[in-house]
Amino acid sequence: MAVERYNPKQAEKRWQRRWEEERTYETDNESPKPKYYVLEMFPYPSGRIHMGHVRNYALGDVVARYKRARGFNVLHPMGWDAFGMPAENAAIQNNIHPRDWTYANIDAMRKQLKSMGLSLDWSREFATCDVDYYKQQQALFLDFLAAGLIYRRNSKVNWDPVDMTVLANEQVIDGRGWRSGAVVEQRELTQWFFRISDFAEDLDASLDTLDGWPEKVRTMQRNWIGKSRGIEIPFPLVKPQGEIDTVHCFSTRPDTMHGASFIAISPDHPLSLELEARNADLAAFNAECRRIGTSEEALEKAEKRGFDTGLKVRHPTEDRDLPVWVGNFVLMSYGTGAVFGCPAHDQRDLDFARKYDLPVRNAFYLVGDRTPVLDEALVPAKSETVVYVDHFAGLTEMTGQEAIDRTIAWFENKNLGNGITRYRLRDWGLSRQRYWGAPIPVIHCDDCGAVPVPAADLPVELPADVTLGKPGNPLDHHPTWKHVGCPACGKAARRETDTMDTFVDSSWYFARFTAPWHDAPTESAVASAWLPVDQYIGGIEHAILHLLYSRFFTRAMRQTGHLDLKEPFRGLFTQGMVVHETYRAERNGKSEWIAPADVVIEEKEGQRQARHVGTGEPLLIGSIEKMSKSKKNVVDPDDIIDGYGADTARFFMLSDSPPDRDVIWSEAGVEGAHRFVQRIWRLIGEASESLKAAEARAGSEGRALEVSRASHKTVKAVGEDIEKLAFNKAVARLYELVNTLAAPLSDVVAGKADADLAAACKQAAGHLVQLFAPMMPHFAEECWNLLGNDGMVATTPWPEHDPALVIDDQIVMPVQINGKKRGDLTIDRDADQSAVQQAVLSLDFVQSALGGNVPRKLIVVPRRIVNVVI
RNA sequence: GCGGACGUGGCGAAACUGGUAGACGCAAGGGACUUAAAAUCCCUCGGCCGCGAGGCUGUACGGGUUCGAGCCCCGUCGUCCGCACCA
Repeated sequence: MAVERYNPKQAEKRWQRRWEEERTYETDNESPKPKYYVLEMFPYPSGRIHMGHVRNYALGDVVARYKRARGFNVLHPMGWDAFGMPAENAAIQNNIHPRDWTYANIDAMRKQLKSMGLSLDWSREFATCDVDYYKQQQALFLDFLAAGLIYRRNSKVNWDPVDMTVLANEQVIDGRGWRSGAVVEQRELTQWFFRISDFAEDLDASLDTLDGWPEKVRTMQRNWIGKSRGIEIPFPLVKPQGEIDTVHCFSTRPDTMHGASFIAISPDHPLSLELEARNADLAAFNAECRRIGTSEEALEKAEKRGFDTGLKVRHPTEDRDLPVWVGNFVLMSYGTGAVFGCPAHDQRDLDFARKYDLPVRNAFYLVGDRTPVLDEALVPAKSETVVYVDHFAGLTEMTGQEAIDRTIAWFENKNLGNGITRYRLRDWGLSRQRYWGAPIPVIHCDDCGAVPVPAADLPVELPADVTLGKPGNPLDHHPTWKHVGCPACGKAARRETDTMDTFVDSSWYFARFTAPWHDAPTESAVASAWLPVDQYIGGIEHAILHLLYSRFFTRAMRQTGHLDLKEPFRGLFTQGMVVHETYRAERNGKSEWIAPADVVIEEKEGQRQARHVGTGEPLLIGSIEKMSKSKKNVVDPDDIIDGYGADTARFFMLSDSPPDRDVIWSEAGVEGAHRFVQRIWRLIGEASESLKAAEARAGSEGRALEVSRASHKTVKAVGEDIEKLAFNKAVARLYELVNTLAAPLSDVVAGKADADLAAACKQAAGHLVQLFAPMMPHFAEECWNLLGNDGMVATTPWPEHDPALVIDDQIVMPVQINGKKRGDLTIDRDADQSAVQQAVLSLDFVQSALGGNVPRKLIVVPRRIVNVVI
């Protein structure tokens, strides 16, 4: 009987409608089942989903569906990270309101996501630009402010001259704005800050508990927090000329004190500022340093420049003085803004010393090698044993680390300095001079200062009418919005016109999903029961900022009673990118990118050649790169879903490449996935009538038993693979099972199978459908129906494997002679050592290899391998 | 410079805890069916030698440990990622 080809278009629509009608994926907070929270990083509503989204949500949906089938109460929500600059840019370019642009994009993308058939609870959907969401965020702000977790101060800020906004340190990459790429300038502004640095120790220490995170991400966070143990040592000025009489230096290597030959302070160090007022040359030097600042070119040149102040400080342990220099390489933002220079054991200090002719003194030598430092600083690992020159803190022959510990203790003992732990992590500036963000709920009064908006007056809503495109802050330009009475004294006052960094929005959305209808940021008990997110899935690009901010927010929300836990994400998975070949045409002497949709690939004698589909011109096949508009190597998910169906697209995304690696999108690969779908459809379709008549049970002997063994083994293995997110392996096992089932199924169709084999095939076919259901949910429902089942696979419990069927009675053991495989031994699984040995020695090829002799050794690894050593 | 990950066929990749290297897929080649094409099915597919059975060799490179190494140890080379005037 011929079976028509599977038509995903109709089937997928039909099942999506049914799931929606039956609210199959809506989650009940009251369910007694154990909870499981799966979350993919929510998208920015740019207008269309791209293949990266398809991969992200396909991965998460497998987990969600699998856990649901395993009996968990699964929370799998979706929302929109909807504030941000692209909406303002679009507004300026297309003369459309940011709100309208954003919500239209959300509508379009929601429709696309729905066409993927994801098992999402859409009833919990929200966008961060919804008034209700940012109202709750403002409530959080007020609570954080009251708890002292937010403060306001003047600060030098990173100013992006293109986007005309302030950037957090984390948003400055190589001296440029993370979004605009413009060289960042320094400006002085009054800004709101989160006290994230107060949590530095806990954020660092707690990384050790996150064993469900990739080591790589933990390392990146650890580096970012930048904990370092050191000491702060005061160096008294020999002849103070102003108010400052001591320079405090931070050092992680106080054991090298004997090698100190100068002090270097930052141009912005208080002492430098004091001197600058009286010394025009220094003022000029400092101005030059500030001008170059942290821009990329300055970092590249990295030329050490210094200015001798003429001042001297007293060495704390020796009878000598050290000159005080201002150095362009000393950062005010790290440590104390002052360091002692030890040229012998620091390459940067050595370069500086050589340039300005300062002494180079070894504080230690390598064991048995007293060559003094010349052009290369001596910087052995802290674990290496070295010989110290000066024995001031009891330093002799010991490791660097030992010496550091001793020195710190010694300084503390003598009251000459304090051991101190420093972090690179700075407080998080959250003020942005933008319109499309959550307004900061504060009112500035000339008499009362910065007054929080009373909770009852929330939300502070964005005005609908706004003029964008003028430099500066749009809310500040607004004719009326900012003018309000002071909540404290009633006098005329002004609203804060800055809005919050959009990273704030994404720092707690995962908590909001647990009760998005609640008239408070969270329903604390509910949120604490759902959290942490059991499996969070997203791109590695968020390894530092978003995840660190969310970890901070969870702590801050705990402190303010909104949650009761520390770590928001128990399991984290960072997926790889979707990449694609690039194509180029030479036109009028210029090279132009060509979209994959316009390319035909031909293969001739192993050579791949590309042609333009319209003009026929030959094209260059370029490198494989992340899909991007500029290189035109994007494939539109809509086209794929339209052509092959969502299931095929999802299945391809899960096949072949491990999910944490980049996946190369290829037409051939998608077609392969599609062929597999059609093959299953044919096999099940042809056999469906016979299978319906059969009973579903495991076979007891012969081929039926083999079929059952194969299917039960696959059930076990696929479950384990999904638990480990090794979807590519799970897919391979499904292929294997289908390959195994093909012949028995066609025998069933041909009437050549007995009742036992038919029963085993029926059960195996059912297993197969259930196993791929999390990956290809619509197709699975169709097949499930075809097999004569009434309910939906989506609500059917995961199959249990029979332990007896995953173990073979007979096993095949490879037999090696001197470590090289020479044959196999088929033997009872439970055969004991001596039985195996006997069987091995009686094998023909073993006997002929032995030539009548006794083996020197006979190694039997139970159930694995035999090695005969001659 | 510091930190991390990785290196397996033509390609994407498997290989449990040191135990048959290359499962599974893609591409390719050959064949069947067909008036033809599509679709489908069958066979081959790391390299070298051999008619064949089979043998040798092979997981970036050089050593080592082991009955046995893709996996462990030492060294070298290469690729990718993160951080970086961090004291």
